[in-house]
Amino acid sequence: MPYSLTAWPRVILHVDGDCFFAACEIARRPELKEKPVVTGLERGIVSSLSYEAKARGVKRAMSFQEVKRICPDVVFLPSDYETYSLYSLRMSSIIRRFTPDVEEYSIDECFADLTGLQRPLHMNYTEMAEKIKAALDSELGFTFSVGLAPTKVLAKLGSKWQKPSGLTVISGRDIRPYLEKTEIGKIWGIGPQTTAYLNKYGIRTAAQFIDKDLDWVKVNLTKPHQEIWQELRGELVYEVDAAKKSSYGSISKTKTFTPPSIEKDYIFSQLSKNTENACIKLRRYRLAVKKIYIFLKTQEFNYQGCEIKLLRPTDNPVEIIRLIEKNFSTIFLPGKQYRASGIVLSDLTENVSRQTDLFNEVVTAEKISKIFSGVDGLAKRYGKHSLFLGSSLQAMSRPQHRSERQTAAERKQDLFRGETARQRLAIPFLGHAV
DNA sequence: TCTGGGGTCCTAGGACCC
DNA sequence: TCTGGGGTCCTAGGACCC
Repeated sequence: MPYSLTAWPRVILHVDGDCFFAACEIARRPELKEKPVVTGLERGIVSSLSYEAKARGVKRAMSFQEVKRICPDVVFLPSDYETYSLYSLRMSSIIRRFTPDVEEYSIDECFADLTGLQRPLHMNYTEMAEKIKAALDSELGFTFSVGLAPTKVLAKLGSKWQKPSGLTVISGRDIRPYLEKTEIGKIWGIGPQTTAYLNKYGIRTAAQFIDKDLDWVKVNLTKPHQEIWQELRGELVYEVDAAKKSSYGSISKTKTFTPPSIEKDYIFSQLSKNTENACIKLRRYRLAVKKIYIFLKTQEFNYQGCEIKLLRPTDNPVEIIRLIEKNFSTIFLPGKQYRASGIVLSDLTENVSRQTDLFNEVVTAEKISKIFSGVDGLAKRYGKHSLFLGSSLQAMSRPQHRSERQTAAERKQDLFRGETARQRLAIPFLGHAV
């Protein structure tokens, strides 16, 4: 097999915050320490849980009622992504003290490439990992699990090895014993489908997988699996990507409504709300969309959707909602129970809507875009849902189920202590009954 | 995990072109 | 109009991740 002489073994670090959301909540409110803390109240479902909650039998995706029943003293909190993002930022900046080569993989995970840093940092790789972990644990006030290995896939296996607060080093010559003890489905990138497929060939552990030869892998699997196969054998394929993710390939918003509905107007207004929310994000990143996909999800978990192409990019929800209105009846089946609606914006381009206009249309578009920068400003001051389109009115005013109402109240209390309730305003847009 | 929400990447197959 | 070969672009849908 050909290999390059310059392919020195690499040293990749993976850091994973333990019970990240719950841990952030406890870190900022020490009185919650050692209590069973759970986040996800806004959905009424467990999203993240402290080890105390885990010890009491609470599990992910468990319902609010169920948790209350088995663990009456639970502290059930709504998710507060803004706070978690701040902790996430602190996490990556601590790791950056050691190397600029840090990839923020998700809100609670980072990769770093430590290759070649022994001399400049005057320590060996294990010491680096220990130092990084110690800094994270002490400065953020909760624990992190760390893996150190020649590739990303192996480093990820390492950080999962001993949770919580573990540090696992998988060096090149130690790979095999780890893989023998690892079910193939536990490997990053190997999901249920591939697991079932590999099981048919008698492959149950990761070690059995890497024992297959390259030809077999090429013939029977696809590119991502071949890459994972290489990474498991200690050959680096996935570089640490330190470039900050600045843009999106797509933006989507979907929401399950409780209870489900068969009402056309109501379902349309949900889609309108999805669109508004997606456009808020679009404008925040100064993007414009050229292709949208809308879909409805039935009570039986079937999807009906359609794609709509725009003649020119836009970031304006009114324009999009008008198009959706035209297409809505092609996806809506009367009498069907729907449980969710959603929108996906793709074909995103940078929004450079500053051109001098030749057509009336463009002028109108600019006017509208000015209005929406005003809307975004108001939203900043008064809360995200203080203003919305008339077409979203039904979706905004219909009461959601209990836990969600509580959430809204609690969140308000949390964020704007002592302030009065916000005024809500629907904009009957341009007099058009969208 | 009787099922929430937001993403990315890859592949196969069709359309179209030379 | 048929046959043969090769390339690119696009789309739908699958699979996976956090």
